[in-house]
Amino acid sequence: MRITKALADANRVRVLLALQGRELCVCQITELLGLASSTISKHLSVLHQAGLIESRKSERWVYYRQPDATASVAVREAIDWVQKSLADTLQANADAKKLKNILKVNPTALCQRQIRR
Amino acid sequence: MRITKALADANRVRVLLALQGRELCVCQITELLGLASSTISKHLSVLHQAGLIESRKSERWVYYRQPDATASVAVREAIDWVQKSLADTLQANADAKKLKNILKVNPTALCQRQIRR
DNA sequence: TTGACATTTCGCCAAATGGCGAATTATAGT
DNA sequence: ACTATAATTCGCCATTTGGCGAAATGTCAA
Repeated sequence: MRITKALADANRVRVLLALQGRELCVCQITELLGLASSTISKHLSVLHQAGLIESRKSERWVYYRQPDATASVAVREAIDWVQKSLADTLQANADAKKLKNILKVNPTALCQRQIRR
Repeated sequence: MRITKALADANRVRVLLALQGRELCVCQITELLGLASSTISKHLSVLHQAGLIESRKSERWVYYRQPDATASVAVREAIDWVQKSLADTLQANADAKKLKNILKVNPTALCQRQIRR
């Protein structure tokens, strides 16, 4: 149930879709979703507690990624389902496009840009 | 997202698990979950709008069942995931046991039993 | 057509959820 | 050490959600 509850929010699903095939630091996810970083942090915590994402700390940043192959079957299948079923929606496509631009900027510059708003 | 939101409630998941391999009328589901029938009705409506269950009216009762093969891939896979991943939990096992007893009673007697409380 | 009854809809309340900004923590550079 | 800054935690508020009982709806039987 922790998994299904985690998947019940559109913004959390957006995160899972964005993490397909790459890891992202919190400031990149924040930029993508356009929410307060405290809100992002809460969402990431919910996803993490459900086992749907893993994190890695490096230098000043925390990177999130999909769980590795040791994750439970339930988790892996849930992620597969989300990425297969919800990948081709208006929101997901817009996010994919926006993410492309975010990835062009290096994270340092990106985080500082957020401060200035 | 309508699917994931529908799956985010434990009582609705209990319904999906109970509908594995059989159809049930509302009074049987009400008996199983032990909630007010208005509450059950609302839950069934959420599941129905997500495409996760179908209904059939017969005589005085409404029967709910899993969707047939014409349902979308997303729906079918979501149901498969739930039934595979959540079937072996404390709650699900207790429900399976309780459901056995409910199925022994014929629906008419069951509904009337509910009235008397 | 009237009455009985299964289900749904409506109106309400309490609890849970998602959002923000401020305060806190942890890390890096000077 | 001090400052800057990435991320999280905390406290708060608005909205949503799940629950109930009462009223409405739809069906069947007398």
